[in-house]
Amino acid sequence: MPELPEVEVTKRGIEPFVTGYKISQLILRQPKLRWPIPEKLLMRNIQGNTVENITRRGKYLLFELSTGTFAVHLGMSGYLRVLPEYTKPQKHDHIDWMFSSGRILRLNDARRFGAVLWLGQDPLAHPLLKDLGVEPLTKAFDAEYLIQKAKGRSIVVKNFIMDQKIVVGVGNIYANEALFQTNIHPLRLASTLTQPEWQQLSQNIKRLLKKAITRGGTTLKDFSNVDGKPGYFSQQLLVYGKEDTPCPVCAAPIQCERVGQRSTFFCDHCQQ
DNA sequence: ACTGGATCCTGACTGC
DNA sequence: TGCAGTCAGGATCCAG
Repeated sequence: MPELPEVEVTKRGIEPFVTGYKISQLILRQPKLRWPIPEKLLMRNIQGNTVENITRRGKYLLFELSTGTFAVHLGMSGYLRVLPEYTKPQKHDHIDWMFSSGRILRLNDARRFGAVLWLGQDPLAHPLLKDLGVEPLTKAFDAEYLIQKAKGRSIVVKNFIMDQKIVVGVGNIYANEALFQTNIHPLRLASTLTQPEWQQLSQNIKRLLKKAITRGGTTLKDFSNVDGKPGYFSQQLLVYGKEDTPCPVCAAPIQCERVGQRSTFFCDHCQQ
């Protein structure tokens, strides 16, 4: 589920209930996520300590304590909610961070592709974070950077912009949408894009991500919704999931192909 | 060093 | 209604 906007919206949604509050207890029901949760390490370093800050790096949420930082990655199906004390856990509610305020931060992840990691004192030096690419919403993400990174490579542009070592946070949906908006065919080799094309593509990615964050921001209250998942986004998608429907620009049917084992939607008339 | 394919897991959906 | 098959918004690991 979560690409960068959903992670950012989660961060903003839980922040008021988490930052400045002490974690009194950690409850672990399912230690087997993508990697086994380091239970003892987490217990020792988390319990009794206050969350000083929450930040985001790519799709990782970083919780800073005086003892170090732990990270949560939501994988494909994970989500966090803030719930009242004594709320009964439901299926796939794997971890509770109990706060001395009485609230619970709870992780649910049906597919268990998510992760909870202890990163210690230097979180960005962790093997899983140290090689991450630029943040798409910063100035560093521009045409010149992309040209440099694509030089000499034979990867198709869609896989290139989904590579977290190039740029973080762009998942399958936003990759499809951004390429459509830029009239670039997903199977083009990244090394063949021109400076103006990279310029437009990077700008469109920024715009899409920002818009999705803004939209998600209107449903923040849902992070303390006991019944279901957070509402995230009511996003309007132009091509993702629209196989055989008319292209919103030229009315040709939208195509779907597997690219890098991911469904890839495009208009082969508009996108060259 | 790069690239593509297999892989972890459960749930939702489709078609018979 | 049941059952098998397919697919899912991530990203690492491994072989070539």
